[in-house]
This record gives sequence, structure tokens and C-alpha cells, in this order.
Amino acid sequence: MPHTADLFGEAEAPGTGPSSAPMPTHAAAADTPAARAASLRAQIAAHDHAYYVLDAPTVPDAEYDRLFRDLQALEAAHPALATTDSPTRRVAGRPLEGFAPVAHRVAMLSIRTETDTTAEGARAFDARVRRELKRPESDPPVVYAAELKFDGLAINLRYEDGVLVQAATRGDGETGEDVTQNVRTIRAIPLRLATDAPPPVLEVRGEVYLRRDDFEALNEAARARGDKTFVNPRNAAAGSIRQLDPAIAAQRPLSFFAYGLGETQGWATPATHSGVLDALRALGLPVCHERALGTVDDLIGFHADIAARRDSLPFDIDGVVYKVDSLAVQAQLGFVTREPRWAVAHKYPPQEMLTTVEAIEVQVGRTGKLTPVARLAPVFVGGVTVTNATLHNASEIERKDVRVGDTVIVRRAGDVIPEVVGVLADRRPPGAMPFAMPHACPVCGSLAVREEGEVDNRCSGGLICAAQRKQALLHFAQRRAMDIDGLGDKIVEQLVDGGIVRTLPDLYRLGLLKLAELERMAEKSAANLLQSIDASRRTTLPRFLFGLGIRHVGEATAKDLARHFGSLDALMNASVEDLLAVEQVGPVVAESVHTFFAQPQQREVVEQLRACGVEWPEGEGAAAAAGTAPLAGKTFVLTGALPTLSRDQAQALIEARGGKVAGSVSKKTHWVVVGSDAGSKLDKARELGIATLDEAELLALMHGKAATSESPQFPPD
DNA sequence: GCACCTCGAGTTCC
DNA sequence: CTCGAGGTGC
Repeated sequence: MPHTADLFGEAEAPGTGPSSAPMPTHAAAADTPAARAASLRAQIAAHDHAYYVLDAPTVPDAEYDRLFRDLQALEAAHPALATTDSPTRRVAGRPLEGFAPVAHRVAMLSIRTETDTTAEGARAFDARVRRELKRPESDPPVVYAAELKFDGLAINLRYEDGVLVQAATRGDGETGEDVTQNVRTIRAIPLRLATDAPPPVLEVRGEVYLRRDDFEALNEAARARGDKTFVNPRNAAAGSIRQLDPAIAAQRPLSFFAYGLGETQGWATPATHSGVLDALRALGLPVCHERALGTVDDLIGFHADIAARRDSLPFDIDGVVYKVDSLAVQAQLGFVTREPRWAVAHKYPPQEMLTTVEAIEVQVGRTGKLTPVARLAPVFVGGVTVTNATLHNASEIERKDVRVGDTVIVRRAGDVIPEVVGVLADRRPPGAMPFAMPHACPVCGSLAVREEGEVDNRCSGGLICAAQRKQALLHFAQRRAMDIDGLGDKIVEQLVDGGIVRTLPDLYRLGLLKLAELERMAEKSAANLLQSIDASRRTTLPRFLFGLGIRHVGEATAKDLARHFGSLDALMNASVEDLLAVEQVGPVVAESVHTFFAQPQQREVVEQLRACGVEWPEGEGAAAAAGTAPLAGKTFVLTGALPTLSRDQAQALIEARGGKVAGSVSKKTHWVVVGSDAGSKLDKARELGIATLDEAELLALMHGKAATSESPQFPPD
């Protein structure tokens, strides 16, 4: 095993200098303390640059820390060496009394936010610019730069003779706050510009932000300590910068992107905005890679591209910014009041919005679980209007301390389910009471108890409870169970509330007359519903078992039970020991099944369903074919949409040949069947090196041919 | 006893 | 889709 230093030291190309880790032999070259300090600083700066600007860490964290501690020790021994631009200054300093005001020499203006963020909006911006420049359509197109609008905190960094001397917030644009001590702790921000000939004055503007993963880690640590968590990366970043104690700010993993200039003196400013960003990057400042340069069509392309990838970026953004690239043309365009004419922001629909909690209601699920749900004042977030958000359970409400009347932050990213991320404590109306889970079921009034060691409260009413009856009916009717088309929640609601249906067998005693009483139930749809109820009588044992809604018995377990026992009677009369003999059935499931069939009213339901004509083929017949099945013992996972087969059809085909379809990819998966728009399962398959098939290859495989490649001769089936 | 693999259950909006 | 928990294999 080579010494680790070799791995990092020798792997570097010669000449990269400080990015190579020091080897013991190198230390001998630095014979004076001053030279050693300079060497350590150069190495640390190079690692910071590689990590934050190039996005490519050159050494492990432990090695970085060692360099850092060496420098600290050296400076402690020789105080004269502790210069203001030393990386060790990042964590030093006393808590501030407050923040001193800083007058911006060049105002920090905001960019006009366009309401029309479509392609036409971008073209309108281009048309405005041309009109202002008196440039007709026939002239060459205006060149624009597009970049991201980061969701963080705008900061002005002032470098004098290449050294960071001051950092200030935007404030009102004219005057901000001096946050130099805290900004010094941000490793992404160089304390000294990477140039031998620094300009006398260079002010760099950009955004301090938190990466999503750093934000999660920060909150995770806060939770572990029992501290308050931040609601989003932006608040965490802003809160960290406004920390009075720089030692605390230093604990926060803040990042930075440069996007513009303030005052400059004696700097050879490039002619274009894109040139400025490249130059800043060359000076060692982090500049975001997500940029575009071109005509208005390129802006539109950039907008669409980023919109599609927004959720997978490592940090939050709230839109994109379009700027005229030429600084000369920018100067020509000038400002309207306080907004530049040469730039616009196109924001995406916000993923977080404020709204108020109008009520907290409690829903009852099929298993009796009580779920608190926040009824919200309607709010448009993430592209849809949200009115409900689940609060999951009592401990979740307690943790977030959500109360009726509270102003809350609601988040909905991409197609993710909306959630209440946090409460604005200072906007709580006086007298708002903490929410308490009811001790009685809100639907049937039965006792609602919280079982030992569980987080959920459950209604004990069973089928007495109308809510549980409704859910039981919907479960029974769902596609994967009895597949009764047309029996949705609206109909079930009326059937149960009207006392027309109480139990599962009642469904099979429905007639046209009864259905006609219901609202929104014309003759045609009533007939259709009766037709599908009738069709559902012919079913299979696994579907029937799943439909009964026995706790812990889902689709997969229902199949296992059906295969093992072969008939319903055998299963109903099985002891706990018999049940434990079934593959994938342990004590909890065995107990649940046994208890279910021990109840006389459940046996009665089963008997009545049979009497109503519900039937399925029984016997060993189904199991007998297993030995010869071509796919016996093979596990498949389906992902994405297949060209001709539906998911259910593909599953049925695989199972008919003895194969098994699982929900997630693991080492035990034999094949992953990939369709279009495949999701994370395909990534997982690649990671684990699992073979993949497309639909044609799957069909070929099932017809007994080797799945080497697409075999064109397979029969169409 | 622990780690990993599965399955069950719950959830929102169009 | 994700979380939590049951089941199994090491």
C-alpha cells in the first residue's frame, strides 16, 4: 500500500505547483518561516480555487485541514507572518456589535423582472433594445448574454491592490452593510486575486448562496443538536451572512458566484459582459458555468433548457437573466429610473410561496390512520394552485409547530407533492393554539388511539367507521384489485352516505333503480357501472385477496398466499404456523391474516361475495406450470413507457411465464426493462451493472430465444 | 444482531 | 415517489 501522499502528490502533472500535496521532502525546501507560510497559503488558495471555482477538488478534506492547521501553528509562533489576506483570517475575528453602513460607490441596482417570460417576452425585450438603439431588423442581430438568477444574497466585494478589503450587502442599493468578517469565512471567495498585477480597485458583484446538499447537511446537523432548522437555502445563506459572530458564519458552508462589476480603477475592463465574467474567473473568482451567448433565439433556448433542468441543479435559482453583451451598447442604452434598459430577468414560477393555514382537518384512511391536512388559502406555487398539504402525523405538526392562522411557506418543486416547509413565527396571530390530535375519530367518534411505539393515531372503529368503509370499497374496486371501472370516490361517497352500500357484497346487489337516485348518475353511466360490477365477478384469487384489504397484505403478498395455498378455503383455515411456512411471510403478516379470517363478520363478507357470484379459478393448476416456465426464478424491473405494451400487460406476460416483477432495482434483479423517459431505476441498473432490455428484447426473451440482440424474427404475438 | 432487500401505504393535482 | 417497516440472509 503506497503512502497516501504519493497518490495525491505524484498524480499531479508537473508544474501545477501548489495543487500538489506537500511531501515530506518538499518541506525541506521551505527553510524560513516566511517562505513556509507563503508556500502553505499558496497551496490552500490553490485547493480553494480547485474546489470552488473549477469544481474539482484536488485533495481530500483531511489533507486540506492539515495544511490549514500547519499554517495556523506557524502564524501563532510568528505573529508577524499573520497577514490580512491569510486564509486563517477567515475564521478569526470578534463578534460584531452590529453592521456598519457602507455607501456603494456605484449603486447596486435591481434588474427589471419581466411578467411575460415566454419566447415572445424575450423577443419583446430584443425589439425594445433595437428600438432604443434605432437599429432596424436588417442590421446584424444584437448579441446577448444569458445567465442564471441565483436565489441567494447579493454582495459587493471590494479588492484594493488585489486584496479583499471590504464586503457589503446590497441594502437599499445606495447603502449596504459591512459584512466583511463573515464574507472572509467563505472559502469560495479569494482573499487575494490571482494576478501579479492587480488593479488598484476592483469591485466584484455576485451572489452568496448555499448549495442544496450543503443546506441539507447543515439542517441535519442542526436537527441532531436539537437546534432550529432553516426553511430554505436562501434564508440560511442570508442568516449566515448577517451572523454577528463570524465564528458561527465560518461553520456555514456558503458558496459564491460572481456576475458583475462595481467600481473599478486601473483595470483593463473587457469590452463585453461575457468577457468580464471570463476575466473574473481568471482572477480566481467562481463564475457559474450555466451561461449562453448569442441572439435572442439563444436566450429562448437557454430559458427552456434551464427550465427543464431547474430541479436537478445543485442550487436554487429563481429565473434567468438576459443582458446586452457589449458594455458600450449597455452604456448607450442607459437606465430608466433605477433599472437598466439593457437587462431583464425572466423568473420561473416560484417553488415557494407564503400562504395562511385556514384550518387543520383530520382525514381517516383505509387502515384507520388519522392524517392531519392543512387547508390553505389558495396559492399559485410551482405552476399549480395548491389548497391542501399533508402534515403527515402529530409529531410532524409538533416539530414544525403549525397552527391554524399561521403564515407558512409552501413548497412544490417540479412534480413533487406540496409540503409545508415552515412557519413564519413573527406573523402568528395572537391566541393561536397548538394543534392537538383528536382522541376520537372525527368521522365515527370511535376512540382514536396511538399504538405503542407508533407515530400514527388510528381510529378503532373498523368497518363501523364510514370513512374506513368508503376507503375499503375504493380499495376493493381499484384497477389492481377487482377492477370496477366507474366506481370512483364521488360515487362511493354517495353510496355510503345514502346507506345504499354498507359492505362489499352490497355492491353486487345494486340495481338500476337504486343507482338512479344518485346525483350526476344518468341512465347510461348507471348501466355502465352495473356492467363493470358484473364483469368484476370473474376474477382471480390474488386480486380478490388483495381487494379484501387485509393489513400488510398488498399485491405481492396476495400472490404469494394464493400460490402457496391454491384455494381460499385452505387459506381461511390456515393456522399461524401454516402461514409462517409461506415465503416472504413473517410473524406480523401471519398474525394479521389469521386475525382477519378469525373474525366472523369477515368470513361472512367472503361467503356473501361468493354467493353473489364472485368466482375465480382455483386449484393447483396455476402452480403446476411453474417448473417448465421459461422465466422461472427470474426477477424483472420495469421503468419508463414501453412502445406497445402497457406496464400491466408487460407484468402479466412476465408472470405468465414464471418471472417476477419487482418495484425497485437491486443486486438480485436479473433484467431491467427500459422504455422511454426511464427514471432513476435505469441509473441504478447501470450503477449495479444489471442487464437492460427494451420491449423487443423482452418479447424475444419470453419466446425462449437468447436475448443477445434484437431478433427481428420473433412472432408479433 | 445487523444490513439489505422488498413491500405496503399514503399523498396531490389535472 | 418516498418513507417506514417487515422479512431474510449473513
